[in-house]
Amino acid sequence: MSRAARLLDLMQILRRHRRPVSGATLATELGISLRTLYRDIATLQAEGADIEGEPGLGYVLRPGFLLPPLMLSADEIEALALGSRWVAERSDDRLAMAARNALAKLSAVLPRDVADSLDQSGLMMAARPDTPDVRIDLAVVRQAIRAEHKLDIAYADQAGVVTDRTIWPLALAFFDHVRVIVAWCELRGGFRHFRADRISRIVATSKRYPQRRLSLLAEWRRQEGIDENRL
Amino acid sequence: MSRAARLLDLMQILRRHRRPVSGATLATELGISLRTLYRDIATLQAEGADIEGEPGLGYVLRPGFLLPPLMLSADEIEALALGSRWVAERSDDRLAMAARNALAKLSAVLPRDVADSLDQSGLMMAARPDTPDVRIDLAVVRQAIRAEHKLDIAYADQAGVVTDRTIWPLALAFFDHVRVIVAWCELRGGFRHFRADRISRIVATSKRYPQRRLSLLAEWRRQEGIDENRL
DNA sequence: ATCAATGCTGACATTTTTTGACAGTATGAC
DNA sequence: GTCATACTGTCAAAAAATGTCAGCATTGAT
Repeated sequence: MSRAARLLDLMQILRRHRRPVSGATLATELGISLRTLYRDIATLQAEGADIEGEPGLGYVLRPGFLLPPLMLSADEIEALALGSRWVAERSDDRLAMAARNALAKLSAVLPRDVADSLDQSGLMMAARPDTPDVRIDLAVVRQAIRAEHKLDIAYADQAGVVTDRTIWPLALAFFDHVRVIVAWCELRGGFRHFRADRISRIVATSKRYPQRRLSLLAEWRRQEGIDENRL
Repeated sequence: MSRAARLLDLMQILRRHRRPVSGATLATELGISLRTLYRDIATLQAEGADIEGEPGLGYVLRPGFLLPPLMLSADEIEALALGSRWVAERSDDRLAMAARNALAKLSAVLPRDVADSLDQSGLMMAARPDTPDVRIDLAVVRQAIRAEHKLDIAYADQAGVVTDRTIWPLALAFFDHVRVIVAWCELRGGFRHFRADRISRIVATSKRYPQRRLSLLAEWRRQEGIDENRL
């Protein structure tokens, strides 16, 4: 059996057992050595499988590696399909691909007839209007937002004056024509909004910023007077 | 990338495409040679994946493969969250509610940390811009599209002249500021586009229109020269 | 009938990965 | 401490994966 096949088997075995299983048991069941089993577990974990191993006990798979079956109403399906179409048309390539992938995954866990209506939904999104060129990779921004990492950017203000800044990115806001990064700016010592099309250079740092994103965002909302109750 | 990871990727790519995809395309996307792709396909088929290859066409994955898709990635979660926010801000109340409900259902089947990032995603949608008032209930239109039912409407054209028409609604298209119903118009005997804000009265009938929506839509696309390959 | 696009197979040298064996360390329960 | 277990490092042998090349087969279009 090829290793790839064995890894799938291992997943199945782990899904079967609710109690911890010892590595030795798994190794025997798969017909491999204990050392190889440890390597297989490590590989699955690297793929994102939530396998927990405790010395003296064994392994358990915490749910969440595979997507469970799901049921959605017709309206809900259409809402997701339409939203994803917006993302596919109006955001950057990478997020567009993610939207397609998400729908494909969902459609695989929905009952057949419901899944079909994902494709066939009668809600269409107009093609993207002209938007200023964004020269930076927004995936870097999204990643930094998730990780609460600082970013170094070169930003041209309205007058065209370029400054180098270190910012703490809090959110990425989508308007009809522009995308704006909401951030704390170290240079100015305050919240600032940066249009993505005016950023000429961006460098991800691995430095975490010293406060929690959600509380900074709440503070920003307070200052801007923005209603909390967004979806 | 390890082979095991690549095989999962391949499954996902196949899930994403509903039309046949050529082996060459898949190989390029995965960064491997065509020969290796054929081997990968063979491996997946040996595992039980229902992949069909037709000479001259390409590959399609028939649904129902036992291996459910992997959990949604961070990007996919953000894409869904952002898309749903768009729907919540920019569509009508009922669809907005459906978007929220869909996210809630998803949230319920996702592991805790992933579910949290649905809410806390740093992607925000700007509030709805000024749009002409839509006086009709778009839920009626969506329902008619799904059921392939005729609608009776009172429509004011650009000059303000109101006509009563019976239409076969095919799709509802979302532009930045207006929503347009794509339909076959019985009065004119052709495809017409109706801005939702110019419809003053709408009545759902329970009469089914005499052709299939998807084939009418394909014909409309052909006439309008619209690319088939929208999400 | 021909052609182009595509699926599919075999062979083989090369490269990469996988594997088991052995020797350790670490951790938590008792 | 002892035990059961998880984990890691190293290394050489074995196995698998890979790309290239050379071909055949099937389908649909012209």
